[in-house]
Amino acid sequence: MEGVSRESSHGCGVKEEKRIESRCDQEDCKDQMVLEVGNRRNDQEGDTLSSMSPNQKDLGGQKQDDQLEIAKAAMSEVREENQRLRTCIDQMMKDYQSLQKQFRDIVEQDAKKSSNKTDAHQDEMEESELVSLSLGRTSSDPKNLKDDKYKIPCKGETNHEPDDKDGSLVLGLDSKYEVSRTGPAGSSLDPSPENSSEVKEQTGDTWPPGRVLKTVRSGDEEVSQQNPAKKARVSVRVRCDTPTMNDGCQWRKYGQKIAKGNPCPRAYYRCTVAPSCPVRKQVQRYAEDMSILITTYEGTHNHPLPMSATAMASTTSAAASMLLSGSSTSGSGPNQSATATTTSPELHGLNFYLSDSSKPRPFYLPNSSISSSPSCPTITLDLTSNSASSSSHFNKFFTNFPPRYSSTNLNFSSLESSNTLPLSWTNPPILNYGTQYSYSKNQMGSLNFGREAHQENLYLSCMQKNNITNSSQAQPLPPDTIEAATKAITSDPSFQSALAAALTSIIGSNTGGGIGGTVGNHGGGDKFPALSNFPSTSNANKCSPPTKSQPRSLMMLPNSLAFVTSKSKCTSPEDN
DNA sequence: CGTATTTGACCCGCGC
DNA sequence: GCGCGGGTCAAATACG
Repeated sequence: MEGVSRESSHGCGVKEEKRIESRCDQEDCKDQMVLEVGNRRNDQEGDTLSSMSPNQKDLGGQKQDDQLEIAKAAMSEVREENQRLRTCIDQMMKDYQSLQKQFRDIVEQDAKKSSNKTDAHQDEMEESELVSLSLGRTSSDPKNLKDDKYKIPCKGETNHEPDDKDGSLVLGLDSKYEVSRTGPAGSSLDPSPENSSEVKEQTGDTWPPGRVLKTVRSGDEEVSQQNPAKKARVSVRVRCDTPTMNDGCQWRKYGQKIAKGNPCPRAYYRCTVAPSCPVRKQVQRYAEDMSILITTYEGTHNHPLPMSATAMASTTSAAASMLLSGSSTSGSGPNQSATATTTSPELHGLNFYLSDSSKPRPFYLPNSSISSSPSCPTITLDLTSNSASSSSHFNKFFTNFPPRYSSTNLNFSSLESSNTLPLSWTNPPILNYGTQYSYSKNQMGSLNFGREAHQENLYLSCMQKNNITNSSQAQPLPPDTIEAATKAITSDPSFQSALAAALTSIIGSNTGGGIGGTVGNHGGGDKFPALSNFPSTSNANKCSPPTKSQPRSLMMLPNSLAFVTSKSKCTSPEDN
C-alpha cells in the first residue's frame, strides 16, 4: 500500500499526506463522524429538547436535521474523495502491472536475442574477475556485442572502453569484481562483517596502503553493506560537460594524477558529508571521448545520505551488490547467472560477467557490456548514449511503457515534499520508479526533473541519437524541441545518473537488500537514512549545471534527480 | 579567516 | 632490488 500511495503521487495529483488524511477520514473517521453526529443529537435531545418549548423543540429538531444534513454532505464528500483515491490507486496499480509486464516482455525478448549472440568478444574482457552488467545495450549492434555476454575479459577495457563509441545508450554495469581474491586487499574485504569496523573495508583494498585511514571511523555499516569479501567499485560513465558528475554528495578533492594512457588527469575525491566516510571517487575523462566522464565510486557511506545522493549511492550499491551476489555464487558458472537472473528478473538485459582470474563466468543478461579493471572488481554503469544503433534497452525500456509513461513523457519532476519519500528499494522496480519519480503526462518529450522554477527538460541522451520519435509510443516532437532537450540532457549528467539509479534500483530490489551497498547507504537497517537526514547540507555537486536558485525542493528530489545543485564548477582540472 | 583546491612528494604494490 | 604507476598526504595557494 505504501508503495502504491507513493506512486500515486504522479497521476492523481493528490499528495500523500492528503491522501492519508482522506483515507483516514473515510475509513476511520467516517464512523467517528457518524458517532459524533449521533452524540450531538443525543446531547441536544437530552439537554435541549427536554427544556425546550414545543416550538423550540421543533426549531431544535430542524437544527439537528440541518446538522445532520451537513454531516451527511460531509460524509458524502469524503466518500467521493475516497472513491477518487481508490480509483487512483487502482489505476496506478494497473499501470504498474502493465509496465511490469511490458518490462518483462522486453527483457525476455532481449534475452533471447542476446543469447543468440553469445559468442564473442572475448577479446574485450580482460581480467580475471570481472563482472559486467550492462543495461540497454543493444545486443544487435555488433559493436555492442562485445559487451554482451560471453566476453572474455580483456585488458584495457576498463574505464575507457572503446565500445563507448558505438554510442549505444546503454546503462551498463560492468563490474569486475574478484570473486575470491586473496590479495592484501582481500583482507580488508573480508567478507566477515566484523571487518566492518575497519576503515579499510572498502577503502581498505582499494585505497589503501595502510595509511588510508586516518579518517578511520567506525566503519561498521559499510562492511555490512558490501559483501565483505569483495569490495567492488562502481564506475559510472556519463556524458558530462561538467568536471564532475553531480551525484548529490559532498566531495572534496584530495588529489589529482595523470594516469597512464590518458592525457586527462584523474581526480580523487573523498566524501565529506561525514568526516569519517570512507567513500571515495575518482573522476576522469574518457580518453577517447572527452565528453565522457568516468566516475568511479569506492566504498560505502557510513552516514545517512542526502536525498539527492541516494540515487547514485543506491545505484552503486545495487550494482555492487549484484556483483557481489554474483561473485558469491561465482563458483558455479553459468548457473550463477541464473542466480542473478533469477533473483532479479528485471535484470534482463544485463550481462554479468564474473571472471576470476582463473575462469571467466559469464552471466548472461541480455545486453550487457563489460569493462574490466585489473586491480579491483568494478562495475561500470555506462550511461553514455552515443550510438543511434543502440536503440538500447533503455529506449525500449522507456518507450515500451504505456504511452503515458512513454519515454518522451517521463517526468521526473520532483514535486513537493510530498513526493520526496524515500525510495523503498524493496518495492518492485517499477513501482519504485513511480514512487520516486513522477511521470507526467504533460510534458511532451521531456524529462522533467522537477525544477518547477527553471524547468529543465531533459531528454534521455539515448534518445538523442535514437530518434525519440522512433519509439512507437513516443510522440513526435518538434525538432527544435528535441534538439534543445537533447542539448540539455547531454549537458546534464544528473539525468543519466538518475537513469542509472532507476535501473539499478530495479536490480537492487532484486538482489535483495543489496541496496545499501557499496556506495550507497549502509545497507544496514535503515533503508534510507537519507530520509532521516533529509534536508541535507550537501550541495557539493560540482557538476551540476549552474542554477540560479536551488529550490529546496531540489534537495528533496528523489535521488539523483536532485543533482542540480547550487554549486557548479564547470571548469575542472579534468577538463584540461 | 575558514574552507576548498592545487600540486609535488611520498608510500605502496606490482612486474621485471 | 629497482623502476613504474596508482593512490594519498599535506603544505601552499586560491577563493569567498
